[in-house]
Amino acid sequence: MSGTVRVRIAPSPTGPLHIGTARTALFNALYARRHGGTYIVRVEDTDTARSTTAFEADILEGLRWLGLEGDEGVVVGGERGTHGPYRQSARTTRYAEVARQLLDAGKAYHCFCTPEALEAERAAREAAKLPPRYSNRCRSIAPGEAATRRAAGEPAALRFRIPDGPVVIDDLVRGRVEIDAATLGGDLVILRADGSPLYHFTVVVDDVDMGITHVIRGEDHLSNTPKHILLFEALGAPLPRFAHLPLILNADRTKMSKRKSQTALADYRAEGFIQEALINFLALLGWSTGSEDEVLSVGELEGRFDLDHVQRGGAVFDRARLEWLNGQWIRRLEPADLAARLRPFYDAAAADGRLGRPAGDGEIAALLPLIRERIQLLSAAVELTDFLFVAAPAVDPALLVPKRWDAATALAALEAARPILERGIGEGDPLLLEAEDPTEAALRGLAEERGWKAGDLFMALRVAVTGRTATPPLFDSMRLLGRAATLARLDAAAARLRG
RNA sequence: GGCGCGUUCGUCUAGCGGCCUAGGACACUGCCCUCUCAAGGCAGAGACCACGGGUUCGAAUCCCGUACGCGCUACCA
Repeated sequence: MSGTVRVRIAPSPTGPLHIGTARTALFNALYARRHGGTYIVRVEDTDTARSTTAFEADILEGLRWLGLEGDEGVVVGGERGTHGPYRQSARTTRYAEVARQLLDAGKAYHCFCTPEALEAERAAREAAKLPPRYSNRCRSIAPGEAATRRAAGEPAALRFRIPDGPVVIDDLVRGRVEIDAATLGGDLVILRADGSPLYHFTVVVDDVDMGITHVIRGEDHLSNTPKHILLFEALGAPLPRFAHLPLILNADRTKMSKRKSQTALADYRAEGFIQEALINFLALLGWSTGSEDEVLSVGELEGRFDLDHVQRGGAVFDRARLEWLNGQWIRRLEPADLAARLRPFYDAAAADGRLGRPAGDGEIAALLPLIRERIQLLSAAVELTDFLFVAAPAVDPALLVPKRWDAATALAALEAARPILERGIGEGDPLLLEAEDPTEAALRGLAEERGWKAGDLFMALRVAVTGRTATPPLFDSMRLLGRAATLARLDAAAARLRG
């Protein structure tokens, strides 16, 4: 039996939670849960210029919303676990300590090259059509001399000595990948001249300290993995297993980017995508169960997840498919749950004026059955039912007259229907969904009597009452609206037809 | 430029030598249901499995090459 699985997701708070980060987090969490392991959230904020606490909060909050809060690591409001600190900005002394070990062991050295000198070197190589690569020229500076220059105050970065030879990655997704260390670009800077540590170094130190057993991340890191492997070896640490996931792609098949796609998780949430659908969708982006099942809960995903079925080619983010899944999951929610998730959308609409007044809890509960089957996004519920919460809907007179009719017919229809509705629609009637409806029957009788298509009559009434041609079922809508409002809208529409 | 990875319907994918004249899902089209819109049901169109060579009695599945695409190539992460 191998040791307990420990995996991690290491977001960098230089932007809001990215859909790709969420997917990587999910795969790590699924892997950990499947194997009874531990899933860790580590914040990689060594780039102090671009990292912000606001982004960190967005990321942690987003992960929590997805149900992907770490078992260990940084969580909303703090940290948990015994391998911390889990924020790289709090680990600088540790990095300095490990860097010192490398220096003392002769595996790292001070580099006095100035940024300008490095830039010139790079330009020269490019002009000569050679791949960019550091010359390793400071390797030859004797340790004593380096110490003297350092003591004199000359700034120096610390470079890790890249050994010669091939590096083999035994990837759980891609198999054996061999890369020659000579193509890695020369000795690697691990500490900037100001002493701050760089990414490739911190990841490895952290993965070692945190006992990471499996590194599951995007394919964009595959080319950098040899650097990490060499660092693990230099530190005398056991190698974790690596698994590189296919990239999530823009429609043009380039790596998904903010520029070409909607990448912020929070934006999807704000649109009314729900957590269950996002999880389901993301899990199936680059992985499959090997079966034909498509709608899967996180529990089912946990039970089935494995790295064997991870796809190797990149996967285009298909929003239409996400929307379909969202509709599937909305329909699977318990009514009370759906109502609670709808609440903020109605509140927001009331606040910004899209609705004339706030929606009551009872009202949302009542309209649930009308919209449940009709929305793919939570936000769409508001548009479908806004007629219930406005004083008077804006009615386009042209829509009031069904195609086969003229204005006079429409007016006659509204007038004839009025007494039937006045009798049939009460204030606060319960819905009649699926049941035998005497009001509907009466109106059908009226239509037959006058030689109208019932559908035309209903459409005229629909537009008069809601202002729209696509709405939830007409009679249930009118009952929810109530008798007074229904009749008032009928009268208003009739007045427009007369005028 | 160098190095690496990848390539099955528009998209997500099943497939791990014969069950494939390639299956499912989304999207699309039509029909049914129906007061509109949905949801649901049924049907259809859609992939010569990137291309070219091998290996094999037999290849989408194994090997080699080519093309194309993507990623990486910082004192960013």
